Amino acid sequence: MSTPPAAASYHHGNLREALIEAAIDVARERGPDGLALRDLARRVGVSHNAAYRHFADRDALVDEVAGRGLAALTAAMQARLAVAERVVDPVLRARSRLAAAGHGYVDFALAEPGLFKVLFTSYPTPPDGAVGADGATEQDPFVMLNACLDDLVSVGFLAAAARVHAEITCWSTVHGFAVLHVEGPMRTASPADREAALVVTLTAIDRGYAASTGAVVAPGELFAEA
Amino acid sequence: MSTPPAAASYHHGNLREALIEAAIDVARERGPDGLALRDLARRVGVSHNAAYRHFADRDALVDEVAGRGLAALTAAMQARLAVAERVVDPVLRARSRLAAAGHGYVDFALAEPGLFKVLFTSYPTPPDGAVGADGATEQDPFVMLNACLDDLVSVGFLAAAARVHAEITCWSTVHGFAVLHVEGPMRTASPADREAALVVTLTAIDRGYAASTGAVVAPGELFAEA
DNA sequence: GGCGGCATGTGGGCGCCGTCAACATCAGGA
DNA sequence: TCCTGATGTTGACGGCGCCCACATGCCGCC
Repeated sequence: MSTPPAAASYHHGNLREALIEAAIDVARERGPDGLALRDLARRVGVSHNAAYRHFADRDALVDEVAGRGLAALTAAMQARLAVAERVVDPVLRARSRLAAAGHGYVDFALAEPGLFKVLFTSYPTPPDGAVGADGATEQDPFVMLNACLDDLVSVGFLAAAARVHAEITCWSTVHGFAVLHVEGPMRTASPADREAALVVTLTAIDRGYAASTGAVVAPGELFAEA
Repeated sequence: MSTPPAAASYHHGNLREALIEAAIDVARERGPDGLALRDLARRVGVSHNAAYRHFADRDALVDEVAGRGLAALTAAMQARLAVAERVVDPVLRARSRLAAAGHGYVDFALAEPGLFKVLFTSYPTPPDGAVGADGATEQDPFVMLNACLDDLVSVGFLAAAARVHAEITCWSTVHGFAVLHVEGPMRTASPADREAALVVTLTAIDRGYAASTGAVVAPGELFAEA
């Protein structure tokens, strides 16, 4: 649909991209288990095995979809972060950014459960992947989270001692929330309950970190401008 | 191996249980995707399709394995809880019990990654499942968690207002930690880092809840007798 | 004691799947 | 111009879940 200028017969012209796009469609509505090379080939109007000219095996295609999913997740987080950026008070802004990052993460998982599941069938190990080929720092959920936490230390809200392994704690909480609600036991919860529980959870993280420096937090201020 | 007194030929005699045991073995070493009815039938020495006399379809078998896995998870949590029970001070005991429950949860996930994954392909929705057929309260990770949290309120460590949705927060954190380390991006972390991060994470939850009542916590006391 | 019914196990088949091997088609450079 | 490499096709193999018809043997009932 996008740009098929070349193809008419034998050689498709843009098969690789066409397969990826079809795969994304399928992944969105059926998740990772619904991805089948033969099915995708059929959808694109090409014979089975054609895909093997562009992907070593099924996993390679799934990895590609996961990559696109990661970009979408990053975008969702950045959208929420942009809003939090407008808070004027530096401390409240830093706190809001952490909450926003988590909120965006869960938003994406609930809005795109299929892609979210695919994403975590082949997620890059975090210590790498944070730096692009040219050495520039890429935007990636893990580096965004770390930036938020470093910020919280800078503004004096999070004690340096409590910074250790805080990425793991935050990521665990938010990821667990997403998994439990997307494919886990909480998948039947109502959207209202879900949102309320998420606010409670993000607030709990905030309050816990406030305690690390004895910072005073007012109830409700974190989600005042949600 | 266990009790095959009957069988020699045509009728196996104990096929259902044999299939489940074989399925558990496979699940432990290959996870849910490694479970195939035909393969299991082959292992048990019976023809394909025989399994259909005991299970409606593949999912039914997986559900059965998930049930056994849930029992094992519950046992792992109870083992840790029993240790925490020995703490004399009531407040510290209640806090230790919550941490122990989480610790047991993660222990199980890391010790039995295959079963853990199977478990969450068909986990019962929590509001149900907490009460057995005879009306007695069953032991179940979710009810254990709720009991721990109620305890924390009783001893005055957790504010009643902060009790709302606290199950979700705690479960999310611990489940996310487990998932990230079992099959997620943190799967390559060293056992030492893992354990250190887990202690930090469980401590963070404790400190956050202490803040809800202004309770004073001493560093290190939670994991003194781990 | 014989017999019939029902639970249990067998064998074959269908349409999926991923993957390998051999062959067909086409575009672009020597 | 032709040939070479990239790309797409056809065919096959084994494995899967599941449906069918058929075989076997245990049980209770007359």
